[in-house]
Amino acid sequence: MNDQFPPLNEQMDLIRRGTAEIIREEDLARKIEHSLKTHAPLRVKLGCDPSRPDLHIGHAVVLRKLRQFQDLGHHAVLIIGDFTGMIGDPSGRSKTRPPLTLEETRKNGQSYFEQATRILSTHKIQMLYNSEWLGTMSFSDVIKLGSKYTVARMLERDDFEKRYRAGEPISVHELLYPLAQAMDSVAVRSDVELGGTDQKFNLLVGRDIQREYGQDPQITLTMPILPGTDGVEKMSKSLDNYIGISEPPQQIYGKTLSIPDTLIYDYMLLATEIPPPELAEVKRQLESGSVNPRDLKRRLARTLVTLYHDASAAEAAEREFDRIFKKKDVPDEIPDIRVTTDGGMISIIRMLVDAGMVKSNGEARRLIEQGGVSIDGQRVSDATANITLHAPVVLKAGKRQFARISAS
RNA sequence: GGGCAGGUAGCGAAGUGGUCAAACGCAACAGACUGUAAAUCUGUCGGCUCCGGCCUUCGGAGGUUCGACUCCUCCCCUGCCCA
Repeated sequence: MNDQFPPLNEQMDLIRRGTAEIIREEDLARKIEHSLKTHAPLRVKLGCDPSRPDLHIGHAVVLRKLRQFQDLGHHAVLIIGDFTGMIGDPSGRSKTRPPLTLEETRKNGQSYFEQATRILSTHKIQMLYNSEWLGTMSFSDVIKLGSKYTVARMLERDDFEKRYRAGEPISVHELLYPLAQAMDSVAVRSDVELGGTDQKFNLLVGRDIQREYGQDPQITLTMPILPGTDGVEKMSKSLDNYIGISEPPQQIYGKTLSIPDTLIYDYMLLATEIPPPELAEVKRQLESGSVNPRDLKRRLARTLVTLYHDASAAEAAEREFDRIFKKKDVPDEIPDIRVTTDGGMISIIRMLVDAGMVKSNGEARRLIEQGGVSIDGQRVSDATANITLHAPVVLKAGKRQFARISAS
């Protein structure tokens, strides 16, 4: 990369691709023009939550956008929210998040950075911890900051408003979070802040607070939220509807094929780099029904594996997938688990429990009675069965749990 | 500080002295059908079980009772209204 920036229109086109909203486009154009004139890159900020260090392709939507800014010659500023992480984000109060120690947030931050740079360029990037400036604010600094915003405006935020109306608790410090995030923008003098559409409010507060501190307000650029593989909730690890960017090819491929058809286009648009003309073609195919959606989904799955691994891994994943699910074969690599037997014999229930495939005897019994368990391809329907373990056997529980079991 | 309403399984929500491991809905899981899609149908969905039952649960701790999720006392938590 050099400091040759592409012309304005070219930049705007790329930036606009897949975005939900840019506030405001004219200002962005102005900032880019200024950057062209002064040969100074824009500072593009992205806040990261270090409490969940495993990135999935939902996070990647925004990271990918940030990468595009880098490709255009701009400067990425990653902010690890270690300060907020130490306090513990209260959203979803029932499951009090255990506050992280400084050490943990640093470790997670490092891990975040490593994963993020699978997408981001390691040039033109800067990583900062927000404890650096938030941690040194005094109480009077905080009060001063608080005086710059009103409760009514804070309660405009969608989720606050809903919770307030529903009679659910909102702690005072939660109201401070948007301000803390806004201070990040002030601290790094961001020109643009990226985030999901759910971050819109916070990003906008950043504009207001920057203005209060005499800065040119940042552009806020929001990206659509990628739905999870269930097609209902947003992608998240805790809902287990995610595709992790560090997952093995098999996992990425398989999980992709399990998404509902209605998500194919969104995933292609937001999670891949399939060029716009091809996207349009896919959209047409989906709408007209001229192509079996399954084939488009397979293509999507290959594309995703290629993105995070490579083309040959994608091919291998597809072959393996077909082998397992079309021919109902056993995967290549399955965990080897040793269980203790009683003279070479073990009850099927204990085998399932000991192998960690079910949580309790009752669950094992249920699974067996419902026909979800097989050994070496033979369904086991008798929950009282005893298995002789002379040689290793392949145990299958439910749709996709496999293990090779042998006596220890 | 006062008044009122609440806290039930992952979530939502019934139950108001025994027939309650707790209706119902959602989510989840398994099976059938498929394309590891959707929809649909069937079943399961606290733990243990010699399948007859046994054990641990309804914010927490005590108490009344033959018997409590249901009644009483204290405590904790949440919301609303008043101050």
